[in-house]
Amino acid sequence: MSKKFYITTAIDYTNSSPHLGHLYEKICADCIARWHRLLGEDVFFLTGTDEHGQKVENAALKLGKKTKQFVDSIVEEFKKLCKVYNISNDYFIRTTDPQHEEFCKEIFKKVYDKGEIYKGEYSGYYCTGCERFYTDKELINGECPVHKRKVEWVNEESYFFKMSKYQDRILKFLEENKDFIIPEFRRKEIINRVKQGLKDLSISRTSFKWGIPLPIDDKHVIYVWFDALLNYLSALKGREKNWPADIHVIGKDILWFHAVIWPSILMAAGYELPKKIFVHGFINVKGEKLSKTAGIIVDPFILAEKYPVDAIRYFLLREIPSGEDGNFSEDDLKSRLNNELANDLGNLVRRIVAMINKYFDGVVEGEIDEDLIKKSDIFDKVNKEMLNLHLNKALEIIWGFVKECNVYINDKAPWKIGKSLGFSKFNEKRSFSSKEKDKEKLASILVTAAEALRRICIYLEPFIPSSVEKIRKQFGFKKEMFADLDKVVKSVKVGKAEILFKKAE
RNA sequence: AGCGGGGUGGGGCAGUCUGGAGUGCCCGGAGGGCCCAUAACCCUCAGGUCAGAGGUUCAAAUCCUCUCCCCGCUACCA
Repeated sequence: MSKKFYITTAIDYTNSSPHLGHLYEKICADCIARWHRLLGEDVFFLTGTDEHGQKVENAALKLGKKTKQFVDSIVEEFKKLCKVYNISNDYFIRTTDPQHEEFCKEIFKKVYDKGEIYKGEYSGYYCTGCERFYTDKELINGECPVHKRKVEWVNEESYFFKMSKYQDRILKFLEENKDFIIPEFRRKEIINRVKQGLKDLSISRTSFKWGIPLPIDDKHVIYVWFDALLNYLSALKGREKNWPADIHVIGKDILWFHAVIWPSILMAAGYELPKKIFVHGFINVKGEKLSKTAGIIVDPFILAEKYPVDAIRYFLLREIPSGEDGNFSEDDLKSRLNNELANDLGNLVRRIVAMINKYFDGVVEGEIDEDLIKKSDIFDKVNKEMLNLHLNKALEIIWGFVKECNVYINDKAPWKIGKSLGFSKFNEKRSFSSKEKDKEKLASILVTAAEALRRICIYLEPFIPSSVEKIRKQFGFKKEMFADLDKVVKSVKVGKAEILFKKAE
């Protein structure tokens, strides 16, 4: 039985439509998931939506919609996002699924029965404009920093989770598991913060209704994060063997919840902890943070109409250093599309297909030239980068081989041999035997190039799946896995040469 | 303020943990080659006191100290 691999993205909050950041996270997770499938692992890839909480209720209210109706429409957008961008998630969880709600109640009850939850009072400075609490440190002259008005001291009945109790265990876990959080510097940040002490966590709300009622007190709903984090478990109904998660892919803004709160809950509920948290950065546009108020938005759906989906996937995976913030601009996207996808890869495919058609009527058989093929032996290097979640580096190594293929063709200059075989007016007087020899040589070059491409397809599938599909179609290659890398295909039949990537203007 | 990240040829980034010739990637500039191919492909060259200062060392972009400049985060809204 093959090794299981459970990967999740964060579930998206349904108070507004998907943006580039949501997309980036899904593409990263998808690429990793696909890579592990090619390794032959039994992958379960989860994504979904986080639908409760006051913000959602408010967003719906603003549009005059019923909350459920509102989230349903947003959820459709997130599902569409996955579809449009070829995200290979195996399941899509919604926190409004009855199954999830039941599970949350169960866990809440379980933790409550263990004595890890108590009723108390949450008090703090509340700004009615922001509808949130502030700590006294955040206040400026006792006023809300956003609305510049007086805040109220409010007491609210609330249930608390004894998170402070887990401080030492969390700290120990973080210190012992050096690769629990990738990149490493994020782990240090969290450790520093945990050392400053954990407070108990308020995990219920009474000020609004849009949430899961507490199983022990229906005046309260469960705090959204307690609810949301449990999706990673509730989604495994009927396939519990997948736990623990191998990787949670999240953004840097919600690391605290995943690295501290989530493990505490799991400890309290008696579950194993996830193995790894992969924290990606944010995408900036012209150095500015994506922001609706500042009008800096990139709509993934509009983007997908303007550029090939694979170009966008490729760009994000290649351009943005894994784990760090990155920049997005259409100019850079075009540049990668035109230079790397169209010129390096697309043109490589096309020149090979065109020559096989021209010189061999589309069907060629020959000996493999080790000069090139031994350079395709990059699996260990690339796999290491992938397992360390350096997706951009993995892609860079693969691209190095793509370029080697172009160099190979240039060096071998098959067209020169082609001419000697009667594809031009020159060299007509060559003998039959030397012609045969040339033909073998030409065949060998082209078969070798095709074989190299077959391997490139395997490597690139997690990054640009539908383009790989197109290449395979032209060469008649089947879908393959890493185990197929080393087999040697000495004959190939190609179809018509087609443009793989059209350039963008 | 505390914590963290960053300052590397014209632009964008790796490289720094585990010192070893300024090495690498993408774009841009100059020149050449090729003509199979999406005016694509290949080769060569120009260009950097690796933010600044001091220190450790046979040797520092890399380790240590200080300074300057950018940018994040500081938890119960998600």
